Amino acid sequence: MSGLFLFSKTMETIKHLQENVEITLPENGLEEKLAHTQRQNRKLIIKLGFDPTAPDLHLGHAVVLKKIKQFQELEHKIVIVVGSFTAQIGDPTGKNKSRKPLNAAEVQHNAQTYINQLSKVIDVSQAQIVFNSNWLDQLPFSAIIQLLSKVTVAQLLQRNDFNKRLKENTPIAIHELVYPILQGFDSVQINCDIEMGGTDQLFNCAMGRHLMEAHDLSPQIVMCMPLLKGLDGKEKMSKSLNNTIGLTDTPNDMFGKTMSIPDDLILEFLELTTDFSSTQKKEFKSCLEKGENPMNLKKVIAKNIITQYHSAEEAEQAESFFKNQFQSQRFEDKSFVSVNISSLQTEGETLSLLQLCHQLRGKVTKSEIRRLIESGAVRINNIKTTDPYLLLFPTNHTKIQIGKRDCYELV
RNA sequence: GGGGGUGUACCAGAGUGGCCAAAUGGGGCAGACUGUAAAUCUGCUGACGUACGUCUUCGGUGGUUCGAAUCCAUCCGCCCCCA
Repeated sequence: MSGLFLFSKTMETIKHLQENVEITLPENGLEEKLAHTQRQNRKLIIKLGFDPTAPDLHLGHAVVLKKIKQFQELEHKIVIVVGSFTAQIGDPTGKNKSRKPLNAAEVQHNAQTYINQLSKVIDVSQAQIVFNSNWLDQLPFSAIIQLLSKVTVAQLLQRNDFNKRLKENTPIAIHELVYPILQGFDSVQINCDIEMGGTDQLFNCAMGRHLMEAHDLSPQIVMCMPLLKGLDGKEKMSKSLNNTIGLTDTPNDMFGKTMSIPDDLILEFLELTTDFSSTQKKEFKSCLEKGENPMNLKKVIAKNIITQYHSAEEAEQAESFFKNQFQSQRFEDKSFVSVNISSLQTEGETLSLLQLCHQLRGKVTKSEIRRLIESGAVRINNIKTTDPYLLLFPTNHTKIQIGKRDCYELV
């Protein structure tokens, strides 16, 4: 009786852990690993690797992290591998131009910011953090050759990315080919049970399996989470595509960005970025099918996201800010950033609209500002003004709106 | 080692002596319409200058020329073929 109960409990756990996972390699691997480690009376060791190159985490990363968190809640052990070695070589993925290699201090610094951000989702204090330069730096060339001998060119060319580039005659540097092998070698060093990543990591993770077997270790399970699409609804969320919601974005930004996703993306966001229960998710879905305005579900999602990374209170505030700033037609509802008149550089008493906007916006060229004004993006006290050279006497309570977002009030 | 090709703005891709700050498409920005959605329409998309204009830009450098993305020399990157 109790055996049956335990069994169904285990099945439930597995189902929960498999939720939203796009690829598991091998398919029933998780079940077997769990049974295996239970027999050994130990917890799973789960590897999560990252390169400390661009230290800004976004909701796309969080998809994997949230899954890691589920494992952590069951007290499995997380090992975070900082690719300190690989980062110093440079990131080989895609067509990124040769990134300048990072020095040790930069790697350290990036790793730290990364880890700080990880702690927004997972419990870093319960995770083990290791740097792969610890072992890769030590590797004598003979050992490297030996490692390389375990992988064939044909195996490497199976990777879509390489295959495609080969066909298209775009260059592939040798170190790029070696990269997956190094990543796989990390798994050998850690002897992990599972490696976790986005589906774009499938090949590299599979390489880990291969190399572990070649080193007489039990190969890791590979679990790949789907890649979250970015705000454009087309490409994957990625900092270089400038379509991300960052984990450290302000509540207002998170809200606005979420509202701007295309409707097609709502279900994906509901599934991958929120922490609603699956029952709640189903309810929301059926509301949508019944003809609920998608906008409302977006608001729910936005608030849920903000609650996760900030607080419920700030989520509410962000919503009312959004309503006033963007949904309300009334100029007075918008919130204006106060700008001290004395901080403005004037020519005598006056300055042109161009100069004023340039000073308010900052870090933008004057040509850009001129275009904005001429294209009708600027309002003074709610009056659209398209003459960049309109002379202004800056006076108290003058309100300037530039584009949809930026509103200023002179004080 | 030999032969051929190629390198243009965020990306793709025209341009092969002046009319080129460089066609076209994508992307991006702004406006109209909206739900900061989609679709659609319009404008903009090197910098500085209120026009006329000036300056920087077509892999790097140096030349020819009144004038060069365009011609020449040289160097660099990449690709292909042969060895």
